[in-house]
Amino acid sequence: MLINELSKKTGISVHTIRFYEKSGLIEGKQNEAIKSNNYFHYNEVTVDKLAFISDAKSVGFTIKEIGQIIDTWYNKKYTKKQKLKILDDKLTSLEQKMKEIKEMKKQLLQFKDDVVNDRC
Amino acid sequence: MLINELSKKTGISVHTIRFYEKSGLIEGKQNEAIKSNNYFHYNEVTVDKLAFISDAKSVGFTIKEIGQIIDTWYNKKYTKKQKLKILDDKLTSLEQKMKEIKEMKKQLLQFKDDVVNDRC
DNA sequence: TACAACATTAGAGTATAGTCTAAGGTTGAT
DNA sequence: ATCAACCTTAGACTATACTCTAATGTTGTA
Repeated sequence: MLINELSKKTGISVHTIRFYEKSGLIEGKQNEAIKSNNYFHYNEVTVDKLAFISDAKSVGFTIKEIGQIIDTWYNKKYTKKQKLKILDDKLTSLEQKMKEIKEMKKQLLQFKDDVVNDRC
Repeated sequence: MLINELSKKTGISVHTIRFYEKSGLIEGKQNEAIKSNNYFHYNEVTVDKLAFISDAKSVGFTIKEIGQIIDTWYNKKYTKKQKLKILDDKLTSLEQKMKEIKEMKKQLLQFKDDVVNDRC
């Protein structure tokens, strides 16, 4: 599919998809047989990657980190050991985030309690 | 205390503290009695606020959101009802973040499993 | 009194993550 | 052939959150 269709399918703007492509997160490929244009074609793998990118962004991973995770999956440049290390690091950081969120939740509930009981 | 001491106490750089002050998150006050300088003085409330800011940043709240929460606590500009609304909104967004993190954790564990079993 | 170590403001510079515009070329339906 | 709706690249612009520099003034100790 071309970029417009990819955009509609994923809900991510054409501009942002291009930005992700420049950032190395995804890649389309040009059809060598067609010489009249240089349109890029994207496949279902790209759709999956973009869905993952959206999810990963919402938990606070940076483009760089997301690129690393995607490479863990789709790229041959890492050894098995390196891949597991990257994934374990990310899992650890998720645990950390979770802890912080729970702490913040406690604090906000305390704030609420203070508001309800006119202590502020 | 002056800004340097505040910085040492909180581990936040003087520059960043000034940035937070310009952003309206904290405020020092000048001593009217001393006319020879215009140094700003900070109290323990500011120390608490800065600790909160650090925590809130690490769960992904923006400066704007953090300002809102701080105002809920220290500012008279909101009614009780408005304060509770703000806090409930933030609590809801924390629940959302929590859900997303759990989902991402599942995905990364799946990735790991795929790596371990040579499926990628 | 010299001077290091503080303080101030204004504004410039950086990194991240988009978001948009311009200028041009291609495709497909009428 | 025309025209809307696509496609491309290059680069400018924006928002957020810092981070740093410059210029200048103050404080406190030797």
